[in-house]
Amino acid sequence: MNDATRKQYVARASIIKAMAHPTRLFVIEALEKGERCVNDLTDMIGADMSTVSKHLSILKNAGIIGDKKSGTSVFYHLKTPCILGFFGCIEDVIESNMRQQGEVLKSCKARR
Amino acid sequence: MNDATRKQYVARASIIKAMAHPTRLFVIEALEKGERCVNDLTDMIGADMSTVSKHLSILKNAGIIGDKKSGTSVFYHLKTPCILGFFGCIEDVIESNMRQQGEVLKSCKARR
DNA sequence: CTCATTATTGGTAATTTTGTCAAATATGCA
DNA sequence: TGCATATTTGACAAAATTACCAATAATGAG
Repeated sequence: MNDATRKQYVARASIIKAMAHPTRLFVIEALEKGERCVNDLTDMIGADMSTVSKHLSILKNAGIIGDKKSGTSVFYHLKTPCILGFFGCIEDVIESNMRQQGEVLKSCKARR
Repeated sequence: MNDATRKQYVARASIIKAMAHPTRLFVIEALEKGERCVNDLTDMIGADMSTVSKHLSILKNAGIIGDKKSGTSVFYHLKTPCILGFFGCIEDVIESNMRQQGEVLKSCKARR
């Protein structure tokens, strides 16, 4: 793998890494319905506000969400909704994994 | 966020986390064209074989790839090609980020 | 101005991830 | 059987991630 190619994979990975956390996935889905301020998201998530704020800054830094200040609040919104199309595939993977686990379980039972 | 919901986000995140590494993204794309053994992938990537093997086991564990033994070799293949559809969106994010950086740069120049 | 509200940042400890080396395993061949 | 090849695993150090608390901005209301 040459250097330019590797750089491109690093760039891609950094964006995917920004999504790779339960809280941040939740935020992405929550913003699908419209913009939200940090306070609202914090209530929904049920964690320390500083924690949520840091998650938001990771998503913002990756270019997945954007923000807009209004009064003392900061409203975040989804910048690239195509991200959402990905969730369907993730669900497929989860489903396939569960199906496979089910088969393993069945063959264990059959062996008795 | 209730417990069941949180669990689902954890499950999703664990799969995305498995993708969140340059080497593992490379593997996913490499397997798009067909199955590959560890040796081949190691050559393509240019890292220690033990490192590549561990990356493969992470992807396999997440249910993204599967393996098949043949002689002394182990061939890996993509289990869920829908993953690939995601890369387009990632590229969009990268492009949008670069465009934005370009604008910032331009406005800096204009200010002089 | 002072206070309450909203949000971000710095410090820190616990946990996780990553890469490499060495050792262990498995397979096919002479 | 003994050996070479292919792969995985364990140990371990370095680096990154994460969550919380406390401290620091920034804004609007009284």
